[in-house]
Amino acid sequence: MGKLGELERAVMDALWGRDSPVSVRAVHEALADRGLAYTTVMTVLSRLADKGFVRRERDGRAWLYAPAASRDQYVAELMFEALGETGDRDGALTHFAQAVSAEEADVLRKALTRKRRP
Amino acid sequence: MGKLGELERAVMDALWGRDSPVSVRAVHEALADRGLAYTTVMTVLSRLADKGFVRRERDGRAWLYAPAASRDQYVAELMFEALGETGDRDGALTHFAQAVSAEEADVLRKALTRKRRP
DNA sequence: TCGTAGTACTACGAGAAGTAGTACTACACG
DNA sequence: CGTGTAGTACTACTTCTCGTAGTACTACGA
Repeated sequence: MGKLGELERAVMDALWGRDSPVSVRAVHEALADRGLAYTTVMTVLSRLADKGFVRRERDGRAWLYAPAASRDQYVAELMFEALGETGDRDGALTHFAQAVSAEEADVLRKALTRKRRP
Repeated sequence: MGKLGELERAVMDALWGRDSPVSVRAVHEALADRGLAYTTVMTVLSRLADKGFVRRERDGRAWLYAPAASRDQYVAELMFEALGETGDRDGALTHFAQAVSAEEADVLRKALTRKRRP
């Protein structure tokens, strides 16, 4: 999995905000405040498809785009990539765990508990 | 905090491998297998300093470089950046916790436990 | 005083990402 | 049945970052 640029992320956000595949036009409208050309959005979506971030299916002559992974999956993926940058994963994990907020620590604890007792 | 390129990461690794500030020359030698020009290493270290990844102090006419943060801190930072990409941090954290290996889950649990009882 | 280690500054090429134009296609409607 | 239009595919330009390195200047030590 690669990195996303700023606009690419915005486009992914637009996709993650919907629960069904959307047209280029829909994304273009979702990003209307940026004043982008329609073709710009199309290009970005194409590139995202090339990189495997989105899947697309035909709808007549148009394409409909949907995220290939959930936002959670994507973020977790990024976190694992970060972890992969060190030889000492345990050290980094420990550091991370110590640094999260109390609330987030609770979230982590709960998830970890559920994990052990399925 | 930004991202690091491949060589930049290698240089950081060289720095993290030492516990005291090192000269350009030392880094250059540590990366000898790459056959880089001395000035290349210098440039990279300069850029890392600009980006705030390393600190430097004078040693006569030479500079000595040291990491601005530990590798653990850096990785944890990256993980937080990843988390920052979503509105639903809890969801991402949960997803992450479910996805780590059993061993790493233990590491996390322990760190989280220590966290509550300082 | 002169060689050398070291720095500062500059530069260039490649690749990614932002941005968009142009040319082609196929469907709907008159 | 012809034509406008939505939509696509292809191409292109620009900016930025990173890898890479050369050149010119400086200061210390022998």
